[in-house]
Amino acid sequence: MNQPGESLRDRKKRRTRAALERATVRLAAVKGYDHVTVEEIAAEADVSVRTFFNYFASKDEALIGADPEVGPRMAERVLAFPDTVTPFEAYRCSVLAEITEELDSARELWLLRKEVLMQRPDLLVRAFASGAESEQLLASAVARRAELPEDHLYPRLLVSAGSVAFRCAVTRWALDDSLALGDLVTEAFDLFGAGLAHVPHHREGGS
Amino acid sequence: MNQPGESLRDRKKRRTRAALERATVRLAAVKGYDHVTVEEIAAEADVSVRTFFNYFASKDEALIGADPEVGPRMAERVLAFPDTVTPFEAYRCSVLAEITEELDSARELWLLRKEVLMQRPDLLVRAFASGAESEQLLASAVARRAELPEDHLYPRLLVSAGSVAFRCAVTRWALDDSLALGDLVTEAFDLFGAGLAHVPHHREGGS
DNA sequence: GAACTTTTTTGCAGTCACTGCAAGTTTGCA
DNA sequence: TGCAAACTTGCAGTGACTGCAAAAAAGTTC
Repeated sequence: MNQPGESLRDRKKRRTRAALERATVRLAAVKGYDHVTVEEIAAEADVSVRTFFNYFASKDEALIGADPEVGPRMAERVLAFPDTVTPFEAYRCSVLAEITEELDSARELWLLRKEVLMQRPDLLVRAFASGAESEQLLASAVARRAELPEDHLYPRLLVSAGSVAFRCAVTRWALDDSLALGDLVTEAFDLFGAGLAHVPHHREGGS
Repeated sequence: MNQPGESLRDRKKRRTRAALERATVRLAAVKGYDHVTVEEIAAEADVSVRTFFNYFASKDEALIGADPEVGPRMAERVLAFPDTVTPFEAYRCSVLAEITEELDSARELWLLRKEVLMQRPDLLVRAFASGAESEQLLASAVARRAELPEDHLYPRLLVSAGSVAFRCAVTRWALDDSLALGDLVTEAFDLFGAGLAHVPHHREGGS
């Protein structure tokens, strides 16, 4: 009775995880991140505190909704592009795909998250720190595509640049969400792609 | 009796801070970061636990030796370069100056830190998160130099890229310290400067 | 050097994140 | 129905971190 890919158990776990994530973000947006206790979060999601920690290693992780599947999924995506695509493009597309997918499936959640991150930008950085092994995984994938040794700087730099692009885009998006997050990320990637050595033109009125 | 720039008090504070930093790094290198308690650190530095927290907001900060003066100092440096220097170069030089200065004055400490960060790369990321206001300050300085509005992506991206360059350089340095840290940072900046769109050549034997 | 102000240190009590362990409960499967 | 594996929970404990108010320096003034 386990064909449809999702057992009762799996569905329940998914729901619990989502409930915890949602509760964390909602409460943090309303009361301020550090005025929210894990106890409250667990209560809102209708589970015990201990269960909260079965799902997330920390409050930070819950806020950002750290998903262990993201890393592997993106690595797979990066490697799936045909060889004619540069590592840079492959990676950029993977990031964008992930973001738009995420945003499509949980836009309201991200709007709340935005509120929180507006008040505490450091949380975004901290949250990305936990994804260290994911970064390692992605860097390996990029290295393979770029035909560079594992320990070369380029893959790490590119992957980290992706994080930065995302982070900065979110920060800017938080100040003014008339721009689409995806566009901001794209713009950031463009700057990284073209090189930071020269200052970009400042288009009045545009971004 | 307060002319020579440093009163007894100032000297003592400096020494205490250094002792705490040193104790944190040393113990972490020996016993592993999370097997070290603040109590032990304080004991080794011969102060109370409460005093530890008067100097550092967290254990993380003590490990990295977060210095509140670095941000302002670098911002000043960035602005001090003549107008003929590009923002990119100004920033790159400021970062390098800071690093070599730091390394010259406390090389052994950094060698110990390396040990710790080798085992827990995420700590470096986390530590940089606390420097969020510093990043803001630096971004403003860069924006001014680049004649871009405060909220443009470029300054934030450049400053964050600097953090990344440093982080990745340290990570790589930790694996093989036959290369000078400064050279690795320079290499990273070069890649960012030239643009990540194209894959760099892989020089056999070289870096 | 005594009296006074300002800074720094300290102890203490308390909150909260997070962990391991040993039940208890639920779900999957035969 | 009955067993095994997966999930949840409570509990006890550790340790980071904070606010507060008193003790101890250090700097200043006469």
